[in-house]
Amino acid sequence: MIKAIKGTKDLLPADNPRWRFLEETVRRIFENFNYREIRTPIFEETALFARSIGEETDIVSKEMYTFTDKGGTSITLKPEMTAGVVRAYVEHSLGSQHPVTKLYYISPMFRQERPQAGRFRQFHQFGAEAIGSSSPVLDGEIIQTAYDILKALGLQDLTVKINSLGVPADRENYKQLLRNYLNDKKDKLTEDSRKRFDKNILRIFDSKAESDQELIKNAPMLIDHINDESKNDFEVVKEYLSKVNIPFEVDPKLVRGLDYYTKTTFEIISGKVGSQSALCGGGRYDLLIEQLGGKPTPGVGFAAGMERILLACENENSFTVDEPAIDVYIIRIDKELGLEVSAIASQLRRKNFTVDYDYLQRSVKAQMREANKLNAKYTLFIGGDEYKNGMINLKNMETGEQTNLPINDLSRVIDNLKA
RNA sequence: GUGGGCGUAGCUCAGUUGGUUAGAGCGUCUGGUUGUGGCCCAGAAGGUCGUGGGUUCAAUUCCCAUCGCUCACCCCA
Repeated sequence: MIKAIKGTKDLLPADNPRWRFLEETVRRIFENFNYREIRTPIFEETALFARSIGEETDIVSKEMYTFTDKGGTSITLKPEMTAGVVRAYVEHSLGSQHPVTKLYYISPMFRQERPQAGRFRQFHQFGAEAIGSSSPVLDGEIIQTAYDILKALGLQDLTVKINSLGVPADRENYKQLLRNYLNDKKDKLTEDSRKRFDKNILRIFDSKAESDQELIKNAPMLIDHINDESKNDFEVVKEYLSKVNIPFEVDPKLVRGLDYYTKTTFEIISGKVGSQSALCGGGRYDLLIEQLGGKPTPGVGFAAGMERILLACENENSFTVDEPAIDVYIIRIDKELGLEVSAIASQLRRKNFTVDYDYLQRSVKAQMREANKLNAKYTLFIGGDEYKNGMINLKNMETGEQTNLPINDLSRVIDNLKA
């Protein structure tokens, strides 16, 4: 039997009401903040991701779905959205229409990793990018959209973590400080962290090993070595969050993995989703657009993992959706009625009612059981003496009340349904 | 890439110190009289016991391999 590819999932009819609720919430809140939707292709030239996310990152170096198409171009299924959005922003000169462009998206992403709780090979993110202003107010606003969406979904167990990475020069100076600090402790680090020491020393802060955490406990922190502008901006972000009643923690150890971040970074984590606890993450990327061939333009954004969010919602039982129900189930009493049932169903469907009926010539009892399973609000009995006399019978499934109505005047049936 | 756990009916799971026709609950279907649901009752369908090999008179059970799922590490949403 052929099964879905590892790390991919079918979203079955029973799953989709929850997904739709999530998507509707996302759209509503982004649009309240005047973000407009952007959809970019599912794949891009590989070079786009290599140049933006960074060659040395795990995403680019080992997690991308990359193949060569028949024209010999290296293509990659998008592992994240910022690169594609920025590419589209530059390609279509969106910045020439409004000085600040606020975009949101909902889209599948692809990364070839080992799946685990809250991690998939095809997964879905929503997110936003606000391009064209370096104002830290936008950093705050971006964090607020993410937070407000999670809150609107009913989530409680949330922690907002923020940090500032400063400008690239700050980071380079700081890395040297950290190397000096850790140099004589290097052999006490775990093997993974010794690799980080050489490759990307900041990531030692991400280590989950207690021994590593102990070693870096008293290390110098990047937040203490950023320039004045970054410091001031960070203060504004904190003020903004306080003004809009978003509780947050400054986490100097929050160093995010993608190369393009500058200044503000943030994450919102849940205590309810297992080890992969980040529901969303993002930050400012003031140099990325220039790097991708645009005019120097600052930007800030985030991405949120929808599977993780829904997992958190399930585990917190944070919202419920209505059970699916239909308006009318038509019961065929006589088997020889032919297409009469279909004709009546058709009239009601064209009046915008949700209508279904039996296709298997089953007994009235079986049809009623089906109507009940479908949560039909009404059943319509067609056949027998009534039908010969031009009448049909409408039954309210909740009250059990039944009414005879003339078949050639379906508008009366419709009036009854609307009542 | 590394490590742990688990693979028995559509789903959730029993079971076997190796021994006849492999079970339950839920779900599905049919029925409980002439044309009416939910509750209840009766019956039925549905299983290569993940796959391949080995040990044995005999394997769902023991051993090996393999595939799949899952959780964790790495990293990230």
